[in-house]
Amino acid sequence: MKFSLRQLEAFQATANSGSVTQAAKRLGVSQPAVSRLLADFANTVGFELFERESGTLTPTSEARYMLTEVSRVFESLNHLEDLRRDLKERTAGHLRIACLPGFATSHLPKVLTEFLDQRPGVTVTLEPDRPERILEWIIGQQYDCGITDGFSGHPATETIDIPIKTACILPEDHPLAAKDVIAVQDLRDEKIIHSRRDSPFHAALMHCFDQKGVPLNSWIEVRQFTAACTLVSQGYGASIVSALDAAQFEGRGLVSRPFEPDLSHELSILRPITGAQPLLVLDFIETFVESLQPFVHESQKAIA
Amino acid sequence: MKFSLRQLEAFQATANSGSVTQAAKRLGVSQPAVSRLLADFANTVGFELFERESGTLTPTSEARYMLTEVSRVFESLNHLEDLRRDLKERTAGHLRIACLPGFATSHLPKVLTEFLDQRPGVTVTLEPDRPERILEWIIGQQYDCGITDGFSGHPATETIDIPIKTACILPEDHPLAAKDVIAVQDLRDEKIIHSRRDSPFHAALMHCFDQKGVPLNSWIEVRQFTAACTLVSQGYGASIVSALDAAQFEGRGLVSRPFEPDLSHELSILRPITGAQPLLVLDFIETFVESLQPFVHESQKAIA
DNA sequence: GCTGATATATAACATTTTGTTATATAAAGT
DNA sequence: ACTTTATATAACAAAATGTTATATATCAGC
Repeated sequence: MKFSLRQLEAFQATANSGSVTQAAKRLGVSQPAVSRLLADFANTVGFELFERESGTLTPTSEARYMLTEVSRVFESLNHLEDLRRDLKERTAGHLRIACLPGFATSHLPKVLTEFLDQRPGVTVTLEPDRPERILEWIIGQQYDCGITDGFSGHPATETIDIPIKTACILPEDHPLAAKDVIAVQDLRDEKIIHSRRDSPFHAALMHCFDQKGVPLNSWIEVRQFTAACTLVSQGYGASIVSALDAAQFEGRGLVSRPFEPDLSHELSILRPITGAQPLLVLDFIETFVESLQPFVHESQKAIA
Repeated sequence: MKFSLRQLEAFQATANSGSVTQAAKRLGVSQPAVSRLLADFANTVGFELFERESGTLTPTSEARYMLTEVSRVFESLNHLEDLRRDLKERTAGHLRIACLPGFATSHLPKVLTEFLDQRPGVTVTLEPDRPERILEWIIGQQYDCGITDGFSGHPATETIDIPIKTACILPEDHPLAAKDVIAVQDLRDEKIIHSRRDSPFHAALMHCFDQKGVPLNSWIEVRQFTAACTLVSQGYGASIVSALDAAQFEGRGLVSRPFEPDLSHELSILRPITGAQPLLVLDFIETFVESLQPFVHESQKAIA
């Protein structure tokens, strides 16, 4: 026959208080209840637990040995309960995030530090890489959450698309910096730094220029908006980039102005489709989306 | 609401086997029993524990965290059970023995090593000292068991008296060594090494000599039989000592012969009077008494 | 899509554990 | 001796845990 937790509780409480009656009070039950738990426990362990000594109950030497081990049991149970609470409150766990390199260095760290500040038990793996790899990792469930762009959907992923405002960035000392809004026509004679020709965003940009009959004076093709920002901040050319990236470089050698027409850049947050989502991941995504609010293209907001 | 051990068992078994049905088999109960335990557990912890994934049940990331802690709980329970068994089988615990110096060096170590060999978890404190101190320590319950002699009883101690045979010891090359039995008369011209004049044993010895009208040729008074043995083994005098001590020195420069009349020396095993005796102590005393059998004065054996 | 096999959940009820109150017993203080 | 206090026991109520029977969902193969 195996002993029960309740018996251990009664045993410990009685040993610590030196009396069955006190133990009953401490456990919030009646005295006979404890009395019987102790009797049952003594039966299952096979030797006497207490000796009566002028009023007080003293544990036998055997019982004293058991007591230290019993408290170890309760300690581990308390640890388990603490962990359960932390997991429920989402203050414990591990988060694996894959993202575009641009995010890993600028916006994401800010969001993460605040997120982790409130979750002392949470740890994070942050892996910056190319969009194709990010998708692979999400599908393979190596990561809980992916942040990418120009993403067209995949059946094994749950996606949230967020249209981010775009901005025209110019070197600080550029004459156009005087204008409040930069239109396509303003850029007729500028050398343009732009993203890859096969990217959806570049296609949209081309379309704008075409519509106004303005030739796009292509100068440098970059893979990432951050690269464009760096180039412009060095004083070379102009570019139309995500407002998110532009904000990171504001005041570091470039100025950012609204772009006309009101283009948007699709940011995608991916997660693997699995039955039960780690609650922590949903929590993080919520926080992250929240952090993007200042940059969201309001008129195109399509997602709840 | 608190979770129960049973719920933890069901949780662990299900996670490890990947199926409720398997878990039920492992726990030796019906499948619906496990089903409900899991449901209850999920309710109390407050989040999902498993996700169904093409046939097999996989623990959620939260559940995976809990699992390591859960096994820690069961580990501590197993430790407790092991300890309980060891205590019950008397293979764990601590034994505090106070004894006369003579025992600490000769007979007792032999008994103890055998005793401890069979009890891997048992540790011993062995403290040799004077009889008065031994009694104090037993009364004060600093020690579980005392081995002394010339003891006349004390209300706070439980005592076992054992009459030990005595022997006459002589230097190896002594003429009397030729005899099989040494009688009082044989010692008329010998220099006698004997115990303290105020000891009960010395009184008994004097009585023997008086009865036969033989003068006791007192030469050296020693506190302990072992001291007498050492002196005799160096070739000086003769002595009547406990057969126990004589046996330790046999073949080390002295010979031991039965003494006539058939004197006995009272050995006492003391333990504090407390409600419940550590079972290990009773065990040890039994072993110790057993080890004394070859030296017990049969005709005076009074104790069960 | 249908069908049988398999796994899990639910319902209804039996058993065991744990609680209760009432009361007997034993020890301690006056 | 008498009261107080602590503990044990008995009889029974509530809760936890088990059972069997059965409904429901999922998957493999047709």
